[in-house]
Amino acid sequence: MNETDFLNDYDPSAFQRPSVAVDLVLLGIRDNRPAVLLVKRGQLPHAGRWALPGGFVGIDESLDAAAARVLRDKAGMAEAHLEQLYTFGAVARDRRMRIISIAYLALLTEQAFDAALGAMPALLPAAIQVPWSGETGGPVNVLSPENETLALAFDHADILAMAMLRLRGKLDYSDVAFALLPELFTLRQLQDVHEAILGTSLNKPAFRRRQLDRGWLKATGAYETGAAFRPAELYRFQPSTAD
Amino acid sequence: MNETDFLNDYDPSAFQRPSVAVDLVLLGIRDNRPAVLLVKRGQLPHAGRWALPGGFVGIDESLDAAAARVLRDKAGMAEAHLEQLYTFGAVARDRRMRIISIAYLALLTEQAFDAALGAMPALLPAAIQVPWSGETGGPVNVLSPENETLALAFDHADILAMAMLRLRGKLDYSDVAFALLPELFTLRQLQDVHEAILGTSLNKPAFRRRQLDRGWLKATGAYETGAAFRPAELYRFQPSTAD
DNA sequence: TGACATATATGCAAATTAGATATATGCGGT
DNA sequence: ACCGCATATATCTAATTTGCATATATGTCA
Repeated sequence: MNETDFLNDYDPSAFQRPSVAVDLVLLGIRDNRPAVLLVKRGQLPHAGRWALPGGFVGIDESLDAAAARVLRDKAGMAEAHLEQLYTFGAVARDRRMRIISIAYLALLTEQAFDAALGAMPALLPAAIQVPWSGETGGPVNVLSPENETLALAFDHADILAMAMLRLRGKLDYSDVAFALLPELFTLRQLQDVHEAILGTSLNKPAFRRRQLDRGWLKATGAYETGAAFRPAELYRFQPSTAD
Repeated sequence: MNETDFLNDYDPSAFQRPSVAVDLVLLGIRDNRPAVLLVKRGQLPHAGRWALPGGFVGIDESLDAAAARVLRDKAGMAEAHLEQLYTFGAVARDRRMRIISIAYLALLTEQAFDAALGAMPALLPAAIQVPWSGETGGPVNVLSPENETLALAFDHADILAMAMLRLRGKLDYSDVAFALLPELFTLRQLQDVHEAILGTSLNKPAFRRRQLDRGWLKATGAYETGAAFRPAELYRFQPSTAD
């Protein structure tokens, strides 16, 4: 078959088509650890296992729109930082039928994370433990609130592992950290988010300087309240130029 | 609908499914500039425009396997660095029907690039000109051998733009540059590849130090031949530990 | 044999980063 | 009112990295 006419000669309606779904990694920081929201599968396959919330992509719906819909319907959330992660398409990833899944990463503030839990009580907040350092990559562990290791359904452990890898990789050159923080935050909170994602502790003065020099932070002049010690100044994320 | 049973309650056969394809960005370096291999569309839509080679994903074929098959059939290539880039799923990206495309980035050595041209004469080698600096991102220009700007079919210009952005981003923390070089290469060749992708010139001693300190380069003791000046030592890429 | 073009090595200043230390500040207890 | 506490913020120095210039080495070709 000649390449030039490939798409035209090919009649896709004559072939079986796979189903296409989106799966969401709803990620937030709880108790200074990364955490993910899971749903429990009631039926086979993988009955009783925990899974990432997902849904099929409508024929007249873009991938981003499908992800936003799942975010709305499954987490009761109007808005969140949502970015495409990777597409998983192993033939046997779902035993029932061929399903290709476009994984999305949704970043939730602690407030949004808790709100989702309140709106959808079936969601389970699970802590993520990353056993590798730096950007080595590899499997991660998912822990229930009772600190038991959870086995995820399908290839969702792979999806979650890739989400953590991506998050670490993007952390210091992109604005993802701010998607995990409320509108006003202290430099300590920002550092806590970085440390939770990286799994390391960072040098405080160096971190402050780097962040302030970046030009993304705008001091508000307001200060946190309620602390039993000197209150820190509140900052706001302000994208540099045209973003 | 309860999330827990979503996948089970949902009968995908009752719904229209999109077609799923892979599109390949066959990328190499020619004359110290990034270049891509394109195919000409013969029929509507976008008749006469240049497109990325692609093909539909078989129902029993993984995404990676589909990409490898297209690489084989359309570029006559047994092997190349192949990595998933991004999935494009706008509803109207193909006017005939809903097609979701998983874009792959294939990195070719200059030798492999030329071999593909020889095996598949319909392929056009087009130079890529990146008008933005650093990792700003944005559209890129595609130039024919006669230096005319080419309009790509569908959203393939977006795919190519994302390929260049990804390549620049990965260049200095991953091993992608080596996928564009033959097995034995000089430090100057390595620097040329970096400069072609980044669109900037780099400081030579600093570049050498950084590359040698990384620990990925293994000196062979052999030297290039045929140059009218002092020959440079040939190096080999050697992944550090377990890769 | 010597000019040439490039590889390779070395040296130093500038910039960045890590780490330690000093000072500031609001709160709570006395 | 005052002092200790825990943390924020500022400052300083050493170590590391990077940029750039310069010196030396080496094969080809006239």
